[in-house]
Parts: sequence; structure tokens; C-alpha cells
Amino acid sequence: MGSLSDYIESYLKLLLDTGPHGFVEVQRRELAERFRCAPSQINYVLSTRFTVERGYVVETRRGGGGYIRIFKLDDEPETSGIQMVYESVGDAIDRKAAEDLIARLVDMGALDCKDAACVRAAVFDQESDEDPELEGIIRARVLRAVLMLMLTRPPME
Amino acid sequence: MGSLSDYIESYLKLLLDTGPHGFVEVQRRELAERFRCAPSQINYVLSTRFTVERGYVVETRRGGGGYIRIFKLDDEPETSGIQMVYESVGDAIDRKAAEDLIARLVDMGALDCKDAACVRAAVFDQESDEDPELEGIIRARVLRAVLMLMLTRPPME
DNA sequence: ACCAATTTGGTCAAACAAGGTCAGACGCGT
DNA sequence: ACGCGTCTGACCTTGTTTGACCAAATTGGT
Repeated sequence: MGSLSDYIESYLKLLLDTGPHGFVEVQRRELAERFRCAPSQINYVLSTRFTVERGYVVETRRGGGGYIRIFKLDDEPETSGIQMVYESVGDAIDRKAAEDLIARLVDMGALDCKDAACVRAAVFDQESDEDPELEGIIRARVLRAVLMLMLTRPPME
Repeated sequence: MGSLSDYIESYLKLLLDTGPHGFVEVQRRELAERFRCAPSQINYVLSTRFTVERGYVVETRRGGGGYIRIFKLDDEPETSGIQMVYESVGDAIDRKAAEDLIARLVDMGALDCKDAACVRAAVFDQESDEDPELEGIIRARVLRAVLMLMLTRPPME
């Protein structure tokens, strides 16, 4: 525990914990100056430490008045589930593989069955039969997006 | 939230919300003076934040007694976010339209800013530059799925 | 009525102010 | 010597702000 990235990480987490809102807002330039490093270092920290898998969402804006905002998700994400999503969903996926993945996530307790139903509805809903190749590509993207959202979101009451 | 444009935007929205009529009326020069900026800055704010896509209509008049009037398109007293998603997201959607929709949902209180950040992360993350046409189609599907999920599953209290 | 001056707002391109990317250098542990 | 995580710098993209110049209404003098 001693790299610059680690220090920047803890600094941001400190701000996040002590700040009044559920998020931190910083400027890349300013942060880089504070730690005397290249601005792109900040991006490195963001992309290695403040990822969705680790329970953060980052929002940025360029131009005058630009900023970097980091939100902490409410719950610890299901990391094993997320891992599985990354491994299983490639550039395209067929229906059966998608269903299997959802089932496996339910099995391992990462998804409850109501959420699973929502995922199925979202993914299979708008499918068309034309161009199965294209459908596979779209299915992969929708599935990944929807699952990531679900796995980083606390279950409903 | 730091740029001048942001401040002008919130000022106008404040006037809209607190004012007695369903619209605000201001003078470009006067507004520019209040915020100590070039008058054309006001046009920039209008054209980037008070567009029809974001639910506003602007009417102006030149000459003596000229004015700028901003109307809020009030979505009928229960145009739900869900309904809006269906109306706005067709077979394909470009990035700007997607941003506008998200902004509008935030504006109407259907999404808070953390949820909006999650949606953006899910929708814009895995985009590629190749084949913008295809991206538009995929974006529409992902956006619809993700928004439906979010709106169907409001943050718990 | 007519026209010129005046008072508004509109446009557009250029300058400015962020942040993003990516290939490669660096450095430390094995 | 190798590999992996860090770190940097040159170059890129996007959003904001300004200023010079344009167009439309109104006003007031004739």
C-alpha cells in the first residue's frame, strides 16, 4: 500500500465518506495538481479502482466547468456474478446461453427469481426473428447492461 | 455543476417553478447583465438546455419590448416516465437524443442523478465507433431495457 | 405614412477550458 | 530477464464563452 494511485484512491474515498452528498465531485486538473501527477493518472485510478465491480459509478463532463463525479452504489455488488457475466457474455450470445446464464445467477444467489423475471422480460421482450445474427449481438449488449444493473442494485423489498 | 450555463439554466428553471404562469419571460440583455456574460451566452443556454427534446418551448421577440419566453411542456399529469420511454425510443436513437431523454426523466423527477449515472454507464459504456447505424439500433434496445428496469424498480425507501 | 434611429434578439466562427485515449516508459517483485 | 501494475506525455474530443456582425420590431421625427 504505497503507490500514488493508492493515495489518490483513499483520498477520494475519504471525500466520499465525509462529504454531504452521496457523491464526490472533483476536477481532474485540480486533483492531478494536488498529487503532482499527470492528469491521465486520475483516469488510471478511476478505471482501476472506481469500477462498477467495486461498487462505484463515475460520471464526467468535459469543457468549461467540467468535472468528475463519483457515486458509491448502495450495496456491495455481487462480484462473483459480475465476473460470471463478463466471462459468459461475449460479442454475441444466443437465447439458450442467455437463459442458462440467468439460471446460473439465480442458482448462486446473485439474482432472486423476481429479478430474473425482470431480466428475461427486458432481454427477450423486443426480440425479432429476422437476422438472428444481429439479434445475438444485440442480445449480448442488452443482457450485459441489464445484468450489470441488477447485480449492482439492491433487491426490491 | 459549475459552469455559467448551468447556473443560468437553474435560475431559469427556478423562475419557471416558482412563477405564477406556466412560463418565464426574461430579456436577453438583462439576463446577460445579471450573469455578467455575453448576450449570446443566453442563446447557448437556450439551445442546449431548453429544447423541445428536453421538454421546453422557447418563444422570442425582437425590437423594443422584446423578450424571451420559456414554456415548459407539461407532460400530462401522469405521463409516466415509462410512457415517455416508449414514445421517445424508436428502433434507433442517437446519443444526443438518449442524453436528452435521460435529462428529461431527471427533470421530471423520475430518475435521480445517481440512477441517471448508472443508466449512462450501462448504455454508453460498451459503445464502439464502427458502424454508427448499428450502434443506434443497439443503443435504442439497451436504453429501453435499462430505463424500463430503472423506472419499474424505483429506489427503495 | 414614411423613414431613420434605436432597441432588441440571432448567428456563427474562433478562442478557451475541461476531460479522454493510448502507446510506451518505468519500476518492482519473482 | 520477465511480467504486471503504475505513470507520463503527446495528441484528441467535447462543451463553454465571447465578439463581431446580422435581422427584426419599435419609436419618433417629418
